[in-house]
Amino acid sequence: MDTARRTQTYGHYCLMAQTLDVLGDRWTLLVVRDLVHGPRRFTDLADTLGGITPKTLTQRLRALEHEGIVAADREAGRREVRYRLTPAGQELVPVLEQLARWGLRNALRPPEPGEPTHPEHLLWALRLKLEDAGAALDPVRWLVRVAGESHVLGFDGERWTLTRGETSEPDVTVTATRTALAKFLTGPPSAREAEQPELTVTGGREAVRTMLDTIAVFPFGPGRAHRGSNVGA
Amino acid sequence: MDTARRTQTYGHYCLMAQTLDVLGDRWTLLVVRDLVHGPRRFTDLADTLGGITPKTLTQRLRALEHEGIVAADREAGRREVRYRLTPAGQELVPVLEQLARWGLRNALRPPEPGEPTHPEHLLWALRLKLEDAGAALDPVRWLVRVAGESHVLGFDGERWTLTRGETSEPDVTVTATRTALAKFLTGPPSAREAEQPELTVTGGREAVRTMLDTIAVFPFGPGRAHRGSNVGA
DNA sequence: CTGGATCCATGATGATACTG
DNA sequence: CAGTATCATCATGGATCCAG
Repeated sequence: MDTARRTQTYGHYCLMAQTLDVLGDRWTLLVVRDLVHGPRRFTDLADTLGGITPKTLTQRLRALEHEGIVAADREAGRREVRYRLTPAGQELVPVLEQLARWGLRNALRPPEPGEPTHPEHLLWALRLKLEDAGAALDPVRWLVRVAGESHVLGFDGERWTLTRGETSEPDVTVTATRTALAKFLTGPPSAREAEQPELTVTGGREAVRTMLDTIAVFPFGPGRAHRGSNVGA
Repeated sequence: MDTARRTQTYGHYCLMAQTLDVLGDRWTLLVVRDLVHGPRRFTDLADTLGGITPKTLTQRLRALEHEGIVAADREAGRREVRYRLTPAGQELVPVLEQLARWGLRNALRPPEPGEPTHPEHLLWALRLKLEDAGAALDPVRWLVRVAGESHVLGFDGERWTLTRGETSEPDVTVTATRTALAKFLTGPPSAREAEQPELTVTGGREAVRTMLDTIAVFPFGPGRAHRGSNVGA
């Protein structure tokens, strides 16, 4: 059974249609998105993708492999399969960012009560918003520890970066449960001043103040203007 | 019947998932794409979208209206309905361009024998490629007349633009059938030198030479490097 | 336990015809 | 022209099962 084939094509000779033939299937861009931060195993993906069924995930991964967007590292003797982005896959990052940028301004809504979240997704959105808002300050590193993972959100003097893992001597450390972090980041910025039950913030008073002020633009604060189109209407 | 509702949502609190909840359904971005060049009627859209069924097109348009991306102008006493992009819809242009830019380098394939094309789609891709390739020269206006429509592809000294309609005193005028234009633009640049059966190019020898040299980057010529991501891997 | 495959249910889309 | 109605098909969701 040719499980590596895409399901449908638009069948037009049209750049956008061809692009969406490759990227437009349900779940496809979310799979890419979760591979942006580094290699992932099948079950890791199934976890952060939430409701995807194994069948669909298999199908998307095979299609993405076939398109040269994803590569699977199958080490002999090991049952783990690590999926990662190829260079062509990495080139999708600006596409995801442009989509997310539009979404920040036009599609973002508050979370439903029991709606599942994943720290990595929240922090990725936060990073983009900081970038988009033109937030600039002295270089900083903020360490976020949650659900057994840790992430570092940092500014290097020019750009904001998000990396998995630890860092020595972070300016601020946030330790929280998933739920608490979600509440913290998706709630109104003013509520972040108060003590949170399952969330602790450590670091110098000055550094904490800076962080809270800086992330106050998330999620609904002002961004910078964007270059318009030059296609006539 | 709530035809304005989206069909499914990912049900995650995740920026990308929410964005794709709005934009990710099949046909949705192609509808937006065909509205980028200006208002269109239902049947115009059905035409350039090729295989879409009226039911699906209605559903997409209702959903896009509901999301504030498309507005419908229904003038009293007139049966025509003109769909156009709202400001939020216009903001999707950079998204489409980023997708197409990726597609130019990673998803573009030669046309299948009888695969339908539409001049506007070809010219849109050509414009993007010229922009992407950094093609620069003195300001020009190239008029393309095909299938009862006309389009002007121009360079204003800084950016490339594509507009519908005529222009006075174009530097070059290309008149062709749909098929001939598709063959001309999707074939190898070298083949554009020869006489084409159903395609005529008029204009000064110098100006024609410049056009042919400039569009030689389409579709597979070199582009400029793109800014990388700053998300750690 | 990971990395799937299989079976069935459902809902989205495709094809075609028809109407205010 | 701008859809609606009806039926067919196929992709996806949901659950379970299985091999290494």
